[in-house]
Amino acid sequence: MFALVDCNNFYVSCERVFNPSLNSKPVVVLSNNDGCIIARSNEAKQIGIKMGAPFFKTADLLRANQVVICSSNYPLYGDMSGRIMNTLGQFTPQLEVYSIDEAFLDLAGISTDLNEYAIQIHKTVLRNIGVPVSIGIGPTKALAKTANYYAKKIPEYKGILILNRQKKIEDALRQFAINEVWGIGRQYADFLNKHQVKTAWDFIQLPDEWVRKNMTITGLRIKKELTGISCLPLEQAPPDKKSICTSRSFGSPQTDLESIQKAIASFAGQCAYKLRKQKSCANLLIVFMHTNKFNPYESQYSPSLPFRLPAATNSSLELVKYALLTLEKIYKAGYHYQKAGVMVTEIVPQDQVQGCLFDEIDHGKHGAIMKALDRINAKYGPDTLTMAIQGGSTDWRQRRERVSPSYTTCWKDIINIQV
DNA sequence: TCTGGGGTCCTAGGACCC
DNA sequence: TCTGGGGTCCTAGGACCC
Repeated sequence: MFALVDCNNFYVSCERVFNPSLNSKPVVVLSNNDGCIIARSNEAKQIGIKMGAPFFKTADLLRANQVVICSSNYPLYGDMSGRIMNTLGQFTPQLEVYSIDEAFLDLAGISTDLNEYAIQIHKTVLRNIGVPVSIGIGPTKALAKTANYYAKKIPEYKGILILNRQKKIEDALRQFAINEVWGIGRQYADFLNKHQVKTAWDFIQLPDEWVRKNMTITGLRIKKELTGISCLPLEQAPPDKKSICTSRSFGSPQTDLESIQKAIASFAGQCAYKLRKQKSCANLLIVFMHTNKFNPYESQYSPSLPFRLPAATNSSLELVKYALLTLEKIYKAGYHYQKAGVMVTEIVPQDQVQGCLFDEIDHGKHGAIMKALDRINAKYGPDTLTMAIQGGSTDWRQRRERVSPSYTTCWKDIINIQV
C-alpha cells in the first residue's frame, strides 16, 4: 500500500502559521511577480476564485470579498516543506518527496492499523509544523492520489481515506471524473469525453491496446495503476536533473541591454549554483528572452540561442561569461522584453568531465573559488557575494508587493515575542 | 499597467549509417 | 520499367505534473 500525504492549500497554510489572523479569512497567494493566483484558502475557493487566474483580472472580485493577498515567499515555503518532509521521514524512510507539498510513503511492512497510522501522521505534522495535511491510501500511487482527492474534498473523512477493499475502490472510481485523474490533463480529458469516457471507472473498461495507441505507454500505466496493478515505484532518491533552467518575468518591461545583462548574469549564476548542488556540469547553455506575448499590439520577438561550452562546467564565472556573450548575439534594441532565462543541458556528473585540449581555464582554481562563494552565501545569505555585473541598478527585479517576512530562514525576520 | 517557474516523458519523422 | 533491409541518433512538438 502507498500513502499520499498532501498539504492543504500549502502556501496559504504556511502564511497562516505565522499570521493566525488569516485563519478563517479568504486568502490567496500570488505567483512570482504578483502575476497569477497559485494558492487559495478554502474560503477563497468558495468565492469562486480560480486557480491560475491573472491577479489583475481578479482584483475587483478579491477586493469585493476582502480577500487577503500575499506575494509568494519561497524561502518560507521551501523551509516549511523541508520540516514537513523530515517529520514524515520519522514515520518511515520509505519516502518519496514528490513536490514541495506532497510525499508518497510506501507502507509495506507497517504493522499498525493503517487508519491509526494516518491519524498519527496527521496529528504529528499539525503539531510539529502547524500545517494541515490530507492523507490518501491505496494499493498503487494513482489510487493513493484518488483517495487523497476524496480525503480533501469530503469533510466527513476528516482528511483521511483508505481505499483498501475492492468495493470501496470501485465506488470511488465510478464517481471520479476523468479530468481529476492523475496523469489525465485537459487534452486527454476532452479526448476521452468525446469517446463517452466520463469517469475513471469508464476509463479502466477500455481495452489496453486502444489506450496504448491513443495515449501512449504513459496512459496505459495510468490505467493499470487504477486497476490496482502498481507500475510506478517509489522513487526515494530523486534522479539528477537532465536540464536546469532559471528564468523570470521582469517587474516591468526592459529595453536596455545593460539591465537585461544583469538579469542574465544572475540567472546564469543561479544555474551554476544548481549544477554545483547536484554535483554536475553542463555542456550546453541556452539563453532565451521574449516580449509580452499577451499584448497583440506589440511587435513580438522571442529569440533563443544555444552555446556549446568548451568543456562541461559548473563555474559561475564561466557560465556567466558565455551567457552574456550569447545574449549579445540575440539582443535587438527596440523591443520591450518581458521575460528572459538561462537553461543548461547535456548534464554530466562533475567527476566525469572530459577536459578540453584547448581550454585556457584553470578548473582547479575555479572549483576553489566556487567553493568559497557557496560557503559565504550559505553562511550570510543568498547573493551576499555575486558577480559584479549583477550589481548596481536592478530595474528588472520582480514585483513582490505583499510579501511576508522570512520567519524561518532570516535572522532579522524571526518573530519577536513581547513578554 | 498588470498573465509564474520550474520540470519529465513519449512519439514521429528525418538524417544518417552500413 | 525496375531502387533493400536494418539500424541509430537527434529534434521538435505534444502531453503531463506541481
